[in-house]
Amino acid sequence: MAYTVGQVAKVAGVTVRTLHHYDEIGLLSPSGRTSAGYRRYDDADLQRLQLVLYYRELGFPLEEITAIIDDPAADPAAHLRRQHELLTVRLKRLQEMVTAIEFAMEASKMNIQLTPEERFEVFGDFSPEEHEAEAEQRWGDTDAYRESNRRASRYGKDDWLRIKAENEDWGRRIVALMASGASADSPEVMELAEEHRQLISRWFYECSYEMQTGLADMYLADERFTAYYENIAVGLAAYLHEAIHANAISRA
Amino acid sequence: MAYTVGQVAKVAGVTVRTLHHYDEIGLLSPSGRTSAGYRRYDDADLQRLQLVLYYRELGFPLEEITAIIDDPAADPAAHLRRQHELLTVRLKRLQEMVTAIEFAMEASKMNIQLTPEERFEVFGDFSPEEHEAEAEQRWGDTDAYRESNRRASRYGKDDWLRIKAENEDWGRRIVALMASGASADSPEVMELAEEHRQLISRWFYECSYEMQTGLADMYLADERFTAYYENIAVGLAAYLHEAIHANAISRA
DNA sequence: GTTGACTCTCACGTAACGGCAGGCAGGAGC
DNA sequence: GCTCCTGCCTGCCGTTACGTGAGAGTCAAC
Repeated sequence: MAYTVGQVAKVAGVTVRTLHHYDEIGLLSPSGRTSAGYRRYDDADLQRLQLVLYYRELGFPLEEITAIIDDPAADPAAHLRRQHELLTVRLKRLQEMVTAIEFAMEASKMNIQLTPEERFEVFGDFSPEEHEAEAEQRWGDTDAYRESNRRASRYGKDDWLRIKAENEDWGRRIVALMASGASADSPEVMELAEEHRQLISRWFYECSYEMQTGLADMYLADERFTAYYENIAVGLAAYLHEAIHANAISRA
Repeated sequence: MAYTVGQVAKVAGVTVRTLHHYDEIGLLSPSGRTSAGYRRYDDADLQRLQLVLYYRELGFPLEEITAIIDDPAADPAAHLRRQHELLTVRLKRLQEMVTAIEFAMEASKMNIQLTPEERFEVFGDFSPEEHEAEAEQRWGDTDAYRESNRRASRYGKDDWLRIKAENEDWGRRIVALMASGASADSPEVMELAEEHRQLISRWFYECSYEMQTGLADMYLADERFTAYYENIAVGLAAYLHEAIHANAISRA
């Protein structure tokens, strides 16, 4: 029924130092001490620790946790609501960043130059109406910028060569199929859509069907990506778009 | 073409102190100084800052950012890949936490007691196989635990009364409809499903159709929630489940 | 020539601990 | 009774990425 710091630390998955800290700041003081000064935690202390860890995990600062737990009049539902909002915002932010990274990786793969606005847009710290015009000049198409961008989109030499080879091989095959008149939802073409996905997964990131269809949409929506594929063969962007969607549906 | 700290701070959305700090640690030193010692940033500095902020936003520590930016041999694609993985993990974690909070809020709304395992399961710091048996005892159904839980699920008095009233009113109406033999996908019943969603949105959190169908599934999957509705009227849990799904589909 | 806004360099403060040092405490084995 | 080992104690400094002044110099305007 009574536990030492070490025991508590072990079962709660925290360090002894953390418990010392919580004692120091008065967040969780053990209910007693031995004659030698050893901290003694009882069940009630453990329950309080449970609460503390719960709120901590939810992102509350320790001081606020103290207030929440010690104030019997506080409304826990309000805290949950607030925390739910915070989490939702953070979640949305993260999702945007994941999308932005996927976008950047695709662009990097195809050697497409991102505009500075695109690089910045993921963290919307800017007030566009105030700086838009200036920004154009400031971040504009200087040679230095282009050079830095070129360097930034450079791959490890060996990997790059292999990626390029695989990609071109894949490109030749899908162009051939398109030229042969195979419909975009035919098994052979869908198989190449699947290969496209696996190519991304192998070299860049785990690409789900959902993510791949997102990319396919982007290939049509963003003219630079469209141009990349149209440059390989006229109509390829739309063809690939359809094939990816067909493949995703058939695998679902 | 040359900017002072204040100007850079303003356009980049950071504080002057931050720029000072970046100068101190050598992450971003302005290309020049005026005779009076004022920092002078040029376009190249701004571009470097842009990169810094980009990586910072992606969660890299400043020291690592220095290494990334200063090492021309580094593979930026590898960093992007790594960061994509990190973000994906964080995203998943956040999603779990949001789900856990929604679960907790629903439970709190219905005065359902969460088991300690459920409270803890969102942060999996425990090795269950080692402590499961002990945990049972330690966190078990003591009166103190129940009492603390009761207090933790208490609402602000006025709000609580209104929520309860609205909820019971809604309950009476759906029970009446079910008793009248109205099918779960009839317009009237779906309207009540819609009201259920709005009730949650108004008092707890913005509840999308997707989230509501998730709740509906839980009402059937978790016997404590099932019991809550079956206690109001036999068959209500399944009836509401069907109505919510029907409503969600029709609104999509 | 003076005001007010801006800048400079120390330099300490913050959150939530990590990680030492130096020194007791307590049980096991001899 | 002595030693050994492990665990516990209290300081106290270190960390990250800055915040927040203090005190002093600088710049452009009125």
